[in-house]
Amino acid sequence: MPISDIEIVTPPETEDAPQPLFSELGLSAPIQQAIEEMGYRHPTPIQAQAIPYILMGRDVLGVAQTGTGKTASFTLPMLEILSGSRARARMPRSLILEPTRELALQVAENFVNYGKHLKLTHALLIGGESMAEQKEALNRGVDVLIATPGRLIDLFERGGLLLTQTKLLVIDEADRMLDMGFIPDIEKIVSMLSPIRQTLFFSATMAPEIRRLADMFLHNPKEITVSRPSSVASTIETGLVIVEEDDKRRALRKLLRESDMQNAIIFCNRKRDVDVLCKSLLKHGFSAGALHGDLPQSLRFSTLEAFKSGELKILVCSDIAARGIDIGGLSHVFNFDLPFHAEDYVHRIGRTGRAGRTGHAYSLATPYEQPLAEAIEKLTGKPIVRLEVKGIDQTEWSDEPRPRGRKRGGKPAEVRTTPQAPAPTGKTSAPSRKPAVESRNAVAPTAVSATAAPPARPASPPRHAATAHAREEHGNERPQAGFGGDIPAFMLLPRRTASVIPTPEDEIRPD
DNA sequence: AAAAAAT
Repeated sequence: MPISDIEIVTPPETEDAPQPLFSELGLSAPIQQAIEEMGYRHPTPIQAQAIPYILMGRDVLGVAQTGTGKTASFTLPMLEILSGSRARARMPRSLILEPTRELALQVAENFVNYGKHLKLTHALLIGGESMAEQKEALNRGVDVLIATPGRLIDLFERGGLLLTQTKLLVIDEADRMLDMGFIPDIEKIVSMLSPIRQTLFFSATMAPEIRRLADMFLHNPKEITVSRPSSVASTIETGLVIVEEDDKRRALRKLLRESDMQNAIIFCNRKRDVDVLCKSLLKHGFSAGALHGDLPQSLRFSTLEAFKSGELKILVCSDIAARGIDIGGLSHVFNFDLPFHAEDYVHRIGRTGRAGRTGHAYSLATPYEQPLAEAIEKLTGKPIVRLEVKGIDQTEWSDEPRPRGRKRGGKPAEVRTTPQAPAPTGKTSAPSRKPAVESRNAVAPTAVSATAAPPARPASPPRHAATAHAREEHGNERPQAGFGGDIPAFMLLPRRTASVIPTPEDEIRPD
């Protein structure tokens, strides 16, 4: 039996305060029963704090990110509030706005799960899917409308729905909506609603611009903060490999093979690179699927499901999945590229190291990306441990500008032709099974070395009270997750003796 | 500089 089947029990909370129970939050029997059937007894902090205020009819400003139980903190009391009466045709009683289709689907799932003993209806209004079905659902009358802004406005302008009876509004992931330029849409949508309503507003951060929006949309809100805006969980082990662009895929494969990866998300900065990397991994025999916004909706959904169910071990994706999407139990997160924004690093690697388990977050960087790495270290206040992967040429940070010429994802400087004879139809690209050179020899612990980068400068003073509070509460002074006693498997492998011959697969380029 | 979202 694999070791991973041993259940790791999270150490009990050391605080003296008794854990609250769902039964104390004022939710009715059918909802409590559904919660129980889902296997939950204790609400998370944001649920325990927000639910009573939402049930009182108060506006709520929640500063929280994924993994905190944020979604249920509004779906549960909404079910309670809505369970009293029935919906009328084309007049949804509540509206939830989400920045991405995946998140909208996730919230809808939540409603199905917790509302299974209630007779409430919902409709999902997202792009990329048949509008006819969505219109039909609206005509039958819905209690909960879950939407991405574009499709909602489109349907509204076609006269498919009225929002005058919508008395409960949820704006989820407001900071992301801002990043994505959705705020004018949101303002437009809010102006279509009755000013007499209850509004719940959630954001992972509380930047001044978000605060301004909250002031605009909310009336005397109860503010609840449970996030850790820029901290890296102490259960995440991080590492950084500096390689040239052309060595990235090889370095990644080595990391994938030699770490004890169970399931992993690999983030790329560009959609095109998601496709290329995914194809390359498949050619090398990995179980991988791609997810980004240019793929058809049906594929996006089925890939995500296949990954959640464990059918796919690796999900290669753009930042579409960096925030919000709640996929539990990931052993590894890889950054094939360092993210452009340091905050995205925190969001990305926050997919691992959940529930007290050790997670692994390894990043690849080219020599010219020192500024990105420094921005991340400055934001998190922690150095990222440097990893060296043997058998792959590695360099130091370079002061030179990135060499001009071929830009990844761009057009090659010169037309490349495949030197191999054209493959006849049929399977010629079976994954090349390389001899397991590594496992032949005795273990040499220094094959891969880790060196801590010089400590980052102290983090700049927090910009606002919420950040300061969260830092104080959760602390930057937590012990650094290092490698003591828990050295990743790939670090213990001996130096590869055979010279590494690049495989043809390494040369694949987008057509 | 890139990703997301309406067709």
